Amino acid sequence: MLDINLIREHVDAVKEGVAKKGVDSKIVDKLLRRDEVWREKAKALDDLKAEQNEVTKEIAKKHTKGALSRARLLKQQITKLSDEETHLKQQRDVLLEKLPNIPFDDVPVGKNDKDNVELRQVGKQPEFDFKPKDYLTVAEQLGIIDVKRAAVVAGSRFGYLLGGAARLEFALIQFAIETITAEGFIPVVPPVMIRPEIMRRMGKGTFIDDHDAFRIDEDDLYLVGSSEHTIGPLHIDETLREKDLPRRYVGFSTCFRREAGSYGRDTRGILRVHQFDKVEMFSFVHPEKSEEEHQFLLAIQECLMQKLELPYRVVEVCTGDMTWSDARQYDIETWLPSEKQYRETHSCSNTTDFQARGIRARFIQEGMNKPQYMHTLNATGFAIGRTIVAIIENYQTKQGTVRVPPVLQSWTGSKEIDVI
RNA sequence: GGUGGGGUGGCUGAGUCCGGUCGAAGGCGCCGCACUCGAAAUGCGGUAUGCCCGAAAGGGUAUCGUGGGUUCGAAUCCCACCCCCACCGCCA
Repeated sequence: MLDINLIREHVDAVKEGVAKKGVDSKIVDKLLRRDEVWREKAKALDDLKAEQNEVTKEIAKKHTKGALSRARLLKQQITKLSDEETHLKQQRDVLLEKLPNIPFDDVPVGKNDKDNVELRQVGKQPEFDFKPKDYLTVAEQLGIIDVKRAAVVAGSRFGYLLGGAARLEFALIQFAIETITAEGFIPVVPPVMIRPEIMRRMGKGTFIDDHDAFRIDEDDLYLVGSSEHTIGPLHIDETLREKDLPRRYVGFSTCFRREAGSYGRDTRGILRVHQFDKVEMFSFVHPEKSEEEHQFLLAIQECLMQKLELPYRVVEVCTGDMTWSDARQYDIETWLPSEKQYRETHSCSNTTDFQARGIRARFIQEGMNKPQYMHTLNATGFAIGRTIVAIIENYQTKQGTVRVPPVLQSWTGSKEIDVI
C-alpha cells in the first residue's frame, strides 16, 4: 500500500510513478477527491463525538437538566454521519489499493519485457559439437521428467521429477540453503496456505484478483505463489528494534500458480507449471539500507549461479514489466542452448515500504520513540524446476546424458544424472 | 470432531460479576536524570498507536480479538464470528 500522505504531498510524482507502471493516473485524482471529502466528513464526525463526550460527562455528574434530550439528538446525528464516513473511507481505500508501488526515478521506463535493460552477461555459453536438444527431449529419454503421467493424474502443467531430476532438486536445495545461511539468513519452512486478508496486506491482492492463486474454498484460504507471501507476514503488526535489523530469512516452499492469462505460453514441459519448489530470500531492513541490501541479494544470486557454472544475464526490469509492489527489480535470466536465448529464472525485488506498510512491520530507531516502517526485499534463491531445466540443457552430452554441475556432485553423489 | 480455559498497551498482568472519574493499576523492558572513578544496585521522572485539525505548542477522536446490538454513555451487558491454549479423539 502507498502512503496516503505521500500521495497528498507529491501528487505529480505519484501520478508519474503509477503511469510508468501502466496504471491510469486518473485514479490518483479520483482518490484525492475522495480523500478530501472523507476528511471533511471525519472532522465533522469527530466534533460531534467530542460534544457527545461532554454531554455524557455532565450526565455522569448528575447534571441531567436538558442533557439527556441533547444526548439523544446527538446520538442520531452521529449514527448518520458515521455511516457516511465509513462509506467514504471505504471508497478511498479501494482506490488506494489500486495503486502500485512507485518505481525509483532511475528505473528504466518501458512497456514490457522488451524494454528491460541488460546489465551484464556472465559465464560462457556452452559450445556443443552436436545440436543441443531441448531439456524435455533429453529428460524424457532419461525418464527423469514425466509430464504425460502427471497430466493423467493432475492435469496439464504438472510434472513428475524422477530419479536424477529429483536428486538434483534436493542437491540444489541443500546447496542453496547451505550457501545462504552461511550469510546469516535464518532458514524457514513457511505455511503454503494463506488468508486472503494477509495476502492483500502483503500487496499481493492482484495475485488473488487475477485468479492466479488457487483457492481452498471451504476454508477461505489460498495457496501461496511464493514463500514470500508467508515469510513477509512473519513480522506482521510487529515493532522490532533497530538493532534487530537487518533480519534475513531463507525460505523453502512449494509454490502454486494457476498461470491464468498465460494460455498457450510454455505449455510444454515444466518451465511454467502449477506447482514448483523454490528457495527464497527475504530481508527486513532499515529504510536507508534497502538499496544496499538489494545489491547484496543480487550478489548472492549471482554467486549461486556462478558456482553452478550456468551462463546467465542480469537485467533491470523496466517500469512496465515490474511487479506491482516493487520499486526496483532485477531479473536473472539463464541461458537455454536449445532456445538460444536467456529465460527468466530469478527475480530480485526491493519493495521499499510498500509491503511493510500493509503488514505494519515497523521498527524503533535508537533514541526515538516513533516507529517507522522497515523496507522489505525478496529474491529467488533457486526456482528449482527452472534451474533443473537449465542444468539439463547446459550440461547435456552428445550421448544424451547429463553431467552434474561439480558443485552439486557431493550432494547427488554422482557425476552424471541418474537415469530411470 | 469433543470438553474446558482464554484473547487487555513493547512484554507481563489487574480490571469484566455490580456500565460513567478506565487509554486503562502493578511489574518487566526501554529512555532521561541523580548517586558512582565507571558499572551494578537504588531513587526520581518519562514511556501506546492510528486518524483528523494545527506552522508549532497543542487539541480532538478512535482503539481492551473482530463485527453487530442495548445505552445519553461499553474493556465491562447481549448476539454472531475469528483466533489462541490445554486435554481427549483422529492422523503424516
